[in-house]
Amino acid sequence: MERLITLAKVFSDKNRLYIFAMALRDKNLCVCEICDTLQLSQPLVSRHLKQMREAKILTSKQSGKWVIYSLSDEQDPLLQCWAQEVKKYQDSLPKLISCDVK
Amino acid sequence: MERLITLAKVFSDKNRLYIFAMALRDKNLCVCEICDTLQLSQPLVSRHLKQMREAKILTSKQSGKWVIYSLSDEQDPLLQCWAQEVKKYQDSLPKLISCDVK
DNA sequence: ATGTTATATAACCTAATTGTTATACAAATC
DNA sequence: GATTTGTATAACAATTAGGTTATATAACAT
Repeated sequence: MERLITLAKVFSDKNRLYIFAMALRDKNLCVCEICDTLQLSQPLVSRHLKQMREAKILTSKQSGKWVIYSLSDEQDPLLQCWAQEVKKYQDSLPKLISCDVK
Repeated sequence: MERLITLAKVFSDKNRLYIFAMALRDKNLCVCEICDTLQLSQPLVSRHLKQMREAKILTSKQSGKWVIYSLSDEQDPLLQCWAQEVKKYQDSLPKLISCDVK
């Protein structure tokens, strides 16, 4: 049951839901894009991302000086279900503010 | 998105997940049955139940001096999905300690 | 009416969570 | 190698959440 609790905890925060929604829509995200798009401080985003990595919702890879986050390939049925639900709200997501260089 | 957050918050606690699992399995529960079965204090259970009522996961009706809790008829897709997942853990649920009188 | 049983609420304490600011680290550029 | 840029971590304050004990309420029984 731990897995269920972990997922519920991740999704019990608005900002993490937004980050999840962004990952569903925009596929590959660097941290600063998330900060800029959602207007959140970098350390806050960084901590949310850590939590989502640990829950195996996202994975990250270094790319030059950027760290790119994307959906993990985890095929958890509950995760799929959340993905479906969250997608319904993508219209209300602010459009991606991409970082120049990448 | 508020609905999603509300559901996630409810399911982010082990005891509430257990209560949900009990409601899925045992259909009609009085508060003292939940307390006895899960070995939780009555005020604690009462507060969890309140939260689950407010989230429209459970409904309650008075029946004599008991209050009977059961699943709401809410047809939320996310709720259905949680139900499916939680059912997988019903083997590990303690068996119901029913109250005598009812 | 009084007492009893089942549930709800209040007040309180502690632990966990969110957000902030300051700092560390790591890759890239000069 | 010093500086800049992107990200992570640490330390802290404020808020929220879980659990306890004590008390209130509501239905029933005597």
